[in-house]
Amino acid sequence: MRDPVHSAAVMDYYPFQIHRPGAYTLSSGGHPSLLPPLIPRVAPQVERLAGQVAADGRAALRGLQRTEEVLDEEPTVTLDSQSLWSEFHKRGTEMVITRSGRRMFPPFKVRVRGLDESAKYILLMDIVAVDDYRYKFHNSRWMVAGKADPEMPKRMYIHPDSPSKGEQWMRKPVAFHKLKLTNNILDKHGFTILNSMHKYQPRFHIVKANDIMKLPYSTFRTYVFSETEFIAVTAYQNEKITQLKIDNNPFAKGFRETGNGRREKRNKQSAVPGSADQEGADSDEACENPSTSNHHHSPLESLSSPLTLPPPCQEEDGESDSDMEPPDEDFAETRSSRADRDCTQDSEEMLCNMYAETEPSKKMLTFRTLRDYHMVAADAFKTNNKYRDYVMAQRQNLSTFSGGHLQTLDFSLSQNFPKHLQAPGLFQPGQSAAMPGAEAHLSTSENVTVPLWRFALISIPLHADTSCQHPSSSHLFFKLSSGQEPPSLQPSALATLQPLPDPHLYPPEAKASFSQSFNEFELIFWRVKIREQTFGSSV
Amino acid sequence: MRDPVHSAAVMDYYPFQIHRPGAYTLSSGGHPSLLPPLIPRVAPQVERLAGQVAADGRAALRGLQRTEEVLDEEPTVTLDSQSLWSEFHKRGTEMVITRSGRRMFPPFKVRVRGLDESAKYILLMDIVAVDDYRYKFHNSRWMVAGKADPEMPKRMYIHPDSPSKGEQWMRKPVAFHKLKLTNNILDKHGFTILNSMHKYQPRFHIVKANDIMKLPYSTFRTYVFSETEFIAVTAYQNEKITQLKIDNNPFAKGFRETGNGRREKRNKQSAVPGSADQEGADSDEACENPSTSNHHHSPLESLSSPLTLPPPCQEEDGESDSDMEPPDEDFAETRSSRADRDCTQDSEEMLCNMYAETEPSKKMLTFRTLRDYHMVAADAFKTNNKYRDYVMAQRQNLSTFSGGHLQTLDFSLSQNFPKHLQAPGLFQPGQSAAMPGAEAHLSTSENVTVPLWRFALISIPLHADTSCQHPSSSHLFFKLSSGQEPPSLQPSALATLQPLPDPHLYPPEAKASFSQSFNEFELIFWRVKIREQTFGSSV
DNA sequence: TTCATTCTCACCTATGTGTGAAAA
DNA sequence: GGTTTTCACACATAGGTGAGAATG
Repeated sequence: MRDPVHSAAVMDYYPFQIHRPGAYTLSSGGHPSLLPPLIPRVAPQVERLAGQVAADGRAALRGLQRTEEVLDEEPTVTLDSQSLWSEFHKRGTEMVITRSGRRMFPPFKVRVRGLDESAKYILLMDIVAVDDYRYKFHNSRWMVAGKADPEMPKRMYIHPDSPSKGEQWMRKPVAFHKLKLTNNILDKHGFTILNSMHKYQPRFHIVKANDIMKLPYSTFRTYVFSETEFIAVTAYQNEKITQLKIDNNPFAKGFRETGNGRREKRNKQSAVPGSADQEGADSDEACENPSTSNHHHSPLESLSSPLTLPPPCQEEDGESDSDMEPPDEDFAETRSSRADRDCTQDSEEMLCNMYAETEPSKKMLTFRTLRDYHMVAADAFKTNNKYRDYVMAQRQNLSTFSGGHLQTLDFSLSQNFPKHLQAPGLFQPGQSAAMPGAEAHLSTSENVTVPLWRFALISIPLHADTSCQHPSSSHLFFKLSSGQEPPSLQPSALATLQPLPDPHLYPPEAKASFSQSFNEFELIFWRVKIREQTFGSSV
Repeated sequence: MRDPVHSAAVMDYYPFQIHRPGAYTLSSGGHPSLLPPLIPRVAPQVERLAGQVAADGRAALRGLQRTEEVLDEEPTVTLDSQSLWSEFHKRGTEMVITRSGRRMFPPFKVRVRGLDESAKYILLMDIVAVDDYRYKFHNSRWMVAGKADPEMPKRMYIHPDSPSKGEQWMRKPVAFHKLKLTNNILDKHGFTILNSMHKYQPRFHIVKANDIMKLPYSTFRTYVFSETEFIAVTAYQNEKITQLKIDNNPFAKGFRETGNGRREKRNKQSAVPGSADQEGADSDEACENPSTSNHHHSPLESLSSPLTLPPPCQEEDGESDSDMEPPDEDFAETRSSRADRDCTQDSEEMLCNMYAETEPSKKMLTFRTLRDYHMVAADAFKTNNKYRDYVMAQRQNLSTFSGGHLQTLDFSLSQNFPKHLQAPGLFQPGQSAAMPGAEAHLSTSENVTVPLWRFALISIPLHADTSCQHPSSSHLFFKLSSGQEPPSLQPSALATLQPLPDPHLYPPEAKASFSQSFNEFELIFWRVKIREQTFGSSV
């Protein structure tokens, strides 16, 4: 049995090129590769060793050569408690999401090296959808259960110590335990909103910037540790995951076995209704000492995971995946085998190749600017009913700009902004009457009364960290130029925003228009009706 | 009964002038005044209303006029939970100090107004000795019990949200609950080290600066709320203070009365040995509802406090202060009456006058620079055995510069530095053999072997706030120019300091030399013996 | 039914209180 | 003797766990 190889694959991000074949090649193969579906458009450039001080099996990669020098002073990031993460990953990590917000376990914590000691950095984390599937746990297996539900806008969590000097970041592991997961689309804490039964990938970002306001203009170095991938759940599905959590999370100590035997309650749960299939495989030994199992892993298999490579079957039950296959404790093995068989989609296939030829554990993307970053990250920024609810939830604390001294912003570069951000469909002109409180579904093939609006831009910090009492946990209000439609903002516009004297000046009848997510702020446009105008569309 | 009048007395600080009579006068009197002994050299300049939104009795001051305009954009600071503070103050506030660190109660929390919304500020707090006395609680009274013990260097606690915009500071009260008090001179948490049975005064500072490194060059606006004065104790002395703490601190809820009657334990303690005098005054009603007592306060009396005006008697028991005087629950009353009688020292007398004519609650000092600030604050920076222990305690984490590239600092202005900082007596040339590990008391009238040293300057952040995981909680190491004696540093020298590559290069035989306290750092000089030289002094 | 979600609960960690006996 | 300090302790706050019943 062989440990998975964990080293960093450092890649440059070229937002407007899918492939850059020939320019930079991997020493062991030379194929350009793709990252998973929702982390697309990545071309490999350079690759370096990650855990130079790590003592695990990654030394096997030392012989790899590079055709290109690494970028100057490329920071090195290693995942803390990697072995624990791998334990979970082998079984298919689950993270509970609750209405009130839940921490991740294992905690997402990284060690950073190679920073400029005296330069200031902002460290961030976010969580993005891995694929476009919805999953279900059936017969002790994760299976695809249809197309993904629309994603809520994902918040970029800024580590509360940001900005700090490289020296300080490198002094001790950087923990993100204050990032909380929720399924509450009305959340007002700034938690990360996830869809239950969907697959996600945490990411870590390093930005060399001495001020949070400079984030939009800065280069993002993004690190992905594939063993931190997980499926969000409202209740644990895989009993082995539950056991791992209980055994390792200090807060769950109360559920550990009493005395020498097994805990009563946990055994009881495993005898719960459902299709009590193959409970024999769930022996104490297998669960308690997974590393002593006799399964053999091929190098490729050990590099894959049940979460990394979803099966192509999107039907509820219509796949040949044998229900009789024993519910192996090492889920990753069987899943990756299936992937080898069934992986037909391009990106997944290329991903398999990349995994076979390089190191899957850590991938780094470097974004030249926030704009580039959004080219990749904005996939989660979709227009849907949930999103509308989300926007309206934000409204509870807000009112809207009633007039006064308006200010013009520079939108000259807004065409460079991703389409998702420029005009979420919900708030397109013809649908402006479909605001909450109005009709839920308004066809565009009718006469439409379109109000004319003035717009106020309201900025909500993306992470409201009250435990550290950071003043930025409240809302900021900005005034924005008037216009008929909320314009698309680009990062440079942030610099020209001016705070309003008193947010309470906004009248309650103001309505949220649409929203954009920047690194620091969730920008929400509010509009105040000036007058109405009727357009005859088709009727 | 009349509420104490609490408004802000805003004063300019002129470090080199005791009085500036005539230039600015108080509208209600016109006498220049002094602050308490260890906050000296203050001339009143302007005075303004503090709580413009407050609804208490301070409206009585609205009619006061000023002969001088307030400084442009002078921030206004009001103390949070002021009535609770006053409850304690009337009885003589005590704060427990423990080895592991103890919070203050009531919590020191202020509301700030009048800041520039978009400018960045650093908010700080420190605690300074009020006088040069040591106290004891005898016959239910605080009495002077001799001269004060030497003070440890006081740390300037930087609010962890610093720097933040004025807008953010003004949004909600600024709490300093993470500042902890200790009597452990070896403390390595960065807590404030106090002497038990000594009197202290918390202070609040506003500095307009966008970077902590700019603190040394910035103007300090300092606010003093006299009702936050307290005596540090290792165990509560005044039972009424204990009761107030229990009744108001949520964490002490377990000690509140059970059911309808009085708590058993507390009554038991009040029947403890000692001089169980006049326990009748300790009736349930009087203790539980102090505000309903029938005592009448003269305006002057209610403005004074037992802690503000120490009795002049410095003998253990040799004063005429009648032990038969009833241990009134309203201690402040009797104490201030005594002060009126006995206050003979100039500063105290003038203080009494000032209290009679202006508002005692809030005093503000404005320091033009950190250097000026130290002219006032450095009184706590004394040379003594405790201090030596303290310095050596710091050494546990340190070693010393062994050579290499030395760097010259600019000491051209060091004569402007307060004497306390320039050469603490312990480390004067003739006493250099009296380092820890050598003789404790070395007379200067002997032959002395004086080592020649090289100096390394080591910088220790003053607040190590680990709860927020701020990276600055570790030590920083700087190299310093060599020399025979540790030079006195001035703020501008900080800018030229360069971090050393590895603190562990310092040899263990290095010795702490002396220390300076800046706003951000505790600077500790370490020396490495180069060679020795013997001086014949007088023998 | 089956699956997914929500909620209360006991049981943890972690930390802030004064007590009261013992020690210094 | 008197005074001051220390420590284990019970009891708070605050919040992080999964269990399991109830709900949809």
